[in-house]
Amino acid sequence: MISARGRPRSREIGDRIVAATLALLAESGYSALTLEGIAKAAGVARPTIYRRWPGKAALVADVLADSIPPLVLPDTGDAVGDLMTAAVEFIVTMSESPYGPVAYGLLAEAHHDDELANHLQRAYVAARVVSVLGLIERAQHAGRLAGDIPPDVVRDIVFGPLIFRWLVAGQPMDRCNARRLVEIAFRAVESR
Amino acid sequence: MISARGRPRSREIGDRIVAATLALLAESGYSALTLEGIAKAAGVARPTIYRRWPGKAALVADVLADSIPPLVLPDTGDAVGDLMTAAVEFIVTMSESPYGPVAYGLLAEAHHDDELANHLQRAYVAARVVSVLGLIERAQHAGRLAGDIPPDVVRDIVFGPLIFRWLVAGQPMDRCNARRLVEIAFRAVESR
Amino acid sequence: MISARGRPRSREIGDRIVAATLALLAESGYSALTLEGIAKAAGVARPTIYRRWPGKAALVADVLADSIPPLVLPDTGDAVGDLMTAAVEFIVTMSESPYGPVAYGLLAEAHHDDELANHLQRAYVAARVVSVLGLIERAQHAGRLAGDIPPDVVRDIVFGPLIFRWLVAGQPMDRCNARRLVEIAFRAVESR
Amino acid sequence: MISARGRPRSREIGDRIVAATLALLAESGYSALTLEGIAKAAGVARPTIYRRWPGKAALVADVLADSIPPLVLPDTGDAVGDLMTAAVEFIVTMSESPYGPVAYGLLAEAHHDDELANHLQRAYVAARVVSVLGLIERAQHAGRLAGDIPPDVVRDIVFGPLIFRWLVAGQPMDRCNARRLVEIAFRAVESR
DNA sequence: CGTTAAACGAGACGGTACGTCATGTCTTCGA
DNA sequence: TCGAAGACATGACGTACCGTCTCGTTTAACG
Repeated sequence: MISARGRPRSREIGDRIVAATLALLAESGYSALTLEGIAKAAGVARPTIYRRWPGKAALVADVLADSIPPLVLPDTGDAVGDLMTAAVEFIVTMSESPYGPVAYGLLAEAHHDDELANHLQRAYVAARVVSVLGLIERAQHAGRLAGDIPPDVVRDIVFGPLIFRWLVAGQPMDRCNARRLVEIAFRAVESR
Repeated sequence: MISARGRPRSREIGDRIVAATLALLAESGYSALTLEGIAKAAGVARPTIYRRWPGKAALVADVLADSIPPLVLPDTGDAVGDLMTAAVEFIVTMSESPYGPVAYGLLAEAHHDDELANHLQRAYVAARVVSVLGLIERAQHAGRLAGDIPPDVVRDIVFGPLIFRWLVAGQPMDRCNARRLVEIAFRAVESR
Repeated sequence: MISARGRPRSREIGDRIVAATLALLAESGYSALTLEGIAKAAGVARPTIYRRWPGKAALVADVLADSIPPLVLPDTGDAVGDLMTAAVEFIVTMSESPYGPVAYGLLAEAHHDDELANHLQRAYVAARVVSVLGLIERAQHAGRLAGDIPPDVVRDIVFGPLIFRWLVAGQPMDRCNARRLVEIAFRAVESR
Repeated sequence: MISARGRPRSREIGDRIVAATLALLAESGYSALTLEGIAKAAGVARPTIYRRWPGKAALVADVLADSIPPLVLPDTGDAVGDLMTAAVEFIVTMSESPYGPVAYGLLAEAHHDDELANHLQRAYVAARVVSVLGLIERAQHAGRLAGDIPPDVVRDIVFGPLIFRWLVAGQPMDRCNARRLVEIAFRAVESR
């Protein structure tokens, strides 16, 4: 077993780094983010950050995973209602959070950076995707969703328009708009 | 009339810059892109680039606008079929092109950079969005799409899932997968 | 004979270049001087300057030669008095002119730049040195200066301390201080 | 006492910068000198130089102060002889060194650049001037020099002609010529 | 309770790129 | 042909971060 010799890492310092990263990220976005700036804002030496993360992308990936709230998956028994609520809450949270665009910027970068892609996949995407697929399957078993559509396609149909409207079309997503969009999207996957 | 005084800019040099930018972009993505590198690859001096574009973001925005093919909008008389074809061709082109992720990375950055946002809006988004809305309206008038759904919502329903599946879920979009997804999405907006 | 074909050079433009050079030289010195700045200040295009002078050093050498007043050599019959007056007037003029230090900076540079050295020698130094040597010889013939000291040594003895005090020691040279210094220096070369 | 925090500066690197500066200075003079070139020659990154000196002028001022030998002030008991020797050795050293003209170029520039003036004054001039004034005073007390001439004037009388002959008149100063010139200059300040 | 090994701050260092400026040459147009 | 205007390759400027590396100091856990 590995005995933890020497001075252990201070949890508080890690927290300060994360907090500073979030603050700067919200202020000016990913590409303007600097480890130098984070270090200064956190009152920490630069090598201390490198001791914990291999670089900017990994740091941000972790920070986002910690800070962007996971999908809230209610469980009222009404699987379809739960799914709609989850989708609406998801996009509202995203669009209110300063970190949403950052996450999507990273996803785009990830297409050119395998290491980053893995990091994101592991720390961020996985947790959110798996859980929603479970919910979708429950809704299908309850007979409320067309059973011949694979769960991941349902996911795309439900979440895709929301993301698109917010990220690409640049329209604000309040709870009301989001719900209307979700309701229309749902028509595609309802059993009939 | 304004007489063009002084030595005129060489068109060929501009072309070389654009070509080099595209090549490097495809190779290693936006964040690894360097004006220094572009200049070297184009056999051009760095100040020559700055004379034409104010910076990396603006250059890339222009280059993408020039290089990513605009929406192909067929006109066979079958407005719904045309819309589906346009959507499928769009996502296939995107996912085959090395520049797709770059464009979406920029869209995300634009949320923190108003200047970039304007550039992109003007040079890239506008042309693509307006034309597809016209097509959607024609389909609605033809009675094939539900008339009570605003055209921009139709756009989100049709394009959103494609983008999501490709960019977020990271799944390859061949013509066949794309068509299936579009067909399902269309159920949400068909008149019934 | 050379027939002057094409549009003749404008004398006025040359004058404007010289004037602008002098002004900028006085303001900020030689090393901060730019052809770009001169062109702008003179309302002239840069290539127009290059058509007349090969570069900054040559331009400045010419300008100084034109602008720093030549040695004033009075001729009252009293050769020794004339020499003293000439020396005093010389250093006072130098130290009051903004161009004095520039000239000495160039002299120093000339030790590493033969072309500049020739330019300066021809345009600036020669005229001043030769005339004073003549004056010294007259004083020697009049029996007022020791005859066994070569004229150029007399020149060094008389002018050297003035230059040194002003340039190296950085002391202001008003007419009164200068005269005192000259009088003492003269003791070295007077006949006794 | 101030504890030296952080990684200490490497003495060896500083030495390499100074050496490279000297070499390039001797080769091509001050105005052709480039921090870029120094960095390359020293095998050092450019920012490393800026960490130690604010710019080219300051670097060169320091380098000269370190490298141009200070006045050698012999002390044989014969104050006048010592002064003459010091003057001769000084100008011979200067005229043999490649850095002499550089120093005088800087002195001229300093008239337009207060910061440089201070640097030079502090690092270069001060040490040399003060010591020679002491020697002059001793010679005056020994009754060998006219007591009614301020020491700084004696300095100007003795050193001025040497500098002038070498820098302005451009004549080589071997030990023999220098001594002859000094002997004549001394006549001006000897007690009689 | 002292050892000891790692964490930590500070900051130097070789790099790389930035965005700007000036150079000297060139092309184009109008006078 | 001159002159203005300005493009262009070149190359240096001074600055900002990068990721790595010494340092001296602090802090626990272990022996």
